[in-house]
Amino acid sequence: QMEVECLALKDLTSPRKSFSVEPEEDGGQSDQKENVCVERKRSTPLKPADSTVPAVPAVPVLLANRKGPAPDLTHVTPIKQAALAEPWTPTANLKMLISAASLDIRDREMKKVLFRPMENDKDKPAEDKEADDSSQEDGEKKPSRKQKSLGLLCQKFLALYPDYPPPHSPIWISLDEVATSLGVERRRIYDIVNVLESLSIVGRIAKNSYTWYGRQPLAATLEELQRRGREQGYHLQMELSSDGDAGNAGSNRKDKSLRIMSQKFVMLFLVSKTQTVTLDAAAKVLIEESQDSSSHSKYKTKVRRLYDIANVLTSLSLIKKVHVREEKGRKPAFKWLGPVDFSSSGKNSNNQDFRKTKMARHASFNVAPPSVTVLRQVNSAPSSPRCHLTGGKHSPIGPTSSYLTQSLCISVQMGAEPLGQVRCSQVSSAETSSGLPVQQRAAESQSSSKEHAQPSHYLYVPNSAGLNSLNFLIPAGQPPASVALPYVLLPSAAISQYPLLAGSVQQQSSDNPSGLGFSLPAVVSPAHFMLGAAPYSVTAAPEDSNLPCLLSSSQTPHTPKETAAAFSKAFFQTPGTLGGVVAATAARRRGSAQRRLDVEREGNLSRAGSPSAQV
DNA sequence: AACTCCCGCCACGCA
DNA sequence: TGCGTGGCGGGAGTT
Repeated sequence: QMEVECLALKDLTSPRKSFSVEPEEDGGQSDQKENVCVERKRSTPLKPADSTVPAVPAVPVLLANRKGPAPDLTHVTPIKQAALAEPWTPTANLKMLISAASLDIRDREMKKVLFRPMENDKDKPAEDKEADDSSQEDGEKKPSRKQKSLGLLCQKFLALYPDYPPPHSPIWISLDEVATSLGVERRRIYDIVNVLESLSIVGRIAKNSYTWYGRQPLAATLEELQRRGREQGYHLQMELSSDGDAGNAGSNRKDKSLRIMSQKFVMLFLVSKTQTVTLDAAAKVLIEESQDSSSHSKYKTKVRRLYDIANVLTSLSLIKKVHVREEKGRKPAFKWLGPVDFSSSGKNSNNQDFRKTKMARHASFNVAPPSVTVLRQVNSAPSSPRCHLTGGKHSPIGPTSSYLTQSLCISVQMGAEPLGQVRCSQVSSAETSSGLPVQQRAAESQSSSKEHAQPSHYLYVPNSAGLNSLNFLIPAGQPPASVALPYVLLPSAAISQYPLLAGSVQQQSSDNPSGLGFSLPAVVSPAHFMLGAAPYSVTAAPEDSNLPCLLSSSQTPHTPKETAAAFSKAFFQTPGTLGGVVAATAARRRGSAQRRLDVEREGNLSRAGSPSAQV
């Protein structure tokens, strides 16, 4: 956050505008407070628990002692001791992994995950304290408006999918399921999806069906918006927001306005010299639309919408709230944090650049990343009504899907050589007992499926449900080690659809020159479950060691940091989403019949730019 | 009081 | 008709 703040200030030194921008107040002291909040949030179910909800494991406290010193296996006290037969096992590994990461980084990750920059401000230690305590048990207090904010919801949404999914294996999204897993009504999801669609982060396929593209198309989309913004003269009417629109904007359907608005809003940033847009100005410009008339009442509405959009953009770390100071006081405004200069290389090359930059971060990895392949679903708990987690085709989706106990068998391979297998199982506390059997069977089926291993890379485990904990267990000295990942909560929906989702390592910080790094604050960049980034190989376990050793890096000592960070980030977010998850399942089940994907029509989903389509 | 913006009613349009 | 969408604005929570 600090970085962002600085960035904002720095960038503003150049503009010759008469106003100044000041970041939302929330100095450094927020640090302390944030931590407090983190704890609170993590332990407070977002949604009031529903009696119909099968017991879902409480959010793990793996980070509980994240303030503590470095790697100390003794601290490794998994919350889910339950099914942990082996005393030295699972959590220990994870702990190690996590410990490997610098503490501060971890903290940051947490913050990023849970807070939006504009979210916290003046803090009141006292009250916070209070709230903190209460949350402990009576987690059913009042969600508090903030906790239900679109921004937070959006973060959770984003956490469900990887920023950079494998280019050619689109991720299918069911709004229905998303709504269910996030425990909100559909209506809210529309809001989010609409703006995401306006940026081509997702694309509509059919009713209830969307495709997740992630951030790949973002650069191109933004560039396009910038172009359009310029040719529409937005850069001119920008500051002196008042003048009517250039008449462009083929305002056709009155609907889709949120999408259109979102794009226009973004355009304003992209053509703005200061990259700062006041709420007021944006509203004015956006009102033009068709024909302004009852401009006043419209203004209010526009502003409301603008806030909605701003919230998701903030979640994407594309903008940040600030204030511009003017003679008459300060006005709320937003500052663009995303990329602005697309001039560099040719058109699409932007993505490439971005990718390259990303890759560069891992330059230290001298080895090609091993690939992890989900071989098959192994089993489901007895109590599970159904479990789909198969070799990959679209399994039935709908109201029946829920978070179930399931197990995955993953093969880890380096290049063509299999390094080992990983068993990944999800267990709800209530079903803990069945955990072992599941794993047992999982282990049995391993061998036969090795050859199926595909070259896919990472196993992506959406953690929307709040991965309770991830435990690695690699019996020391076991060559193609076997790793157990008990208790990983896997949203069946996501898995059933995309068993082999790729996840990239986390992008990080502001060192990204391209500006496409989106670091940020709120970036909840998803649950990237990177099993063994480059140097990590399951085989790394010292053959004589007796300690649970896992994914230790044998060549690049410092790398663990990054990966670990990714891990922590990936696994410790979206705490409160558990509450309603399963429960909500039944919520909206009507008309499941028509929920079939009619992917046919709507053939006009022309990827990037689809939303706006014609000028 | 000014900001924010959640909530959900209900219109729209397609199947 | 039913249902997925999503415009819209009342009014409540925050600052």
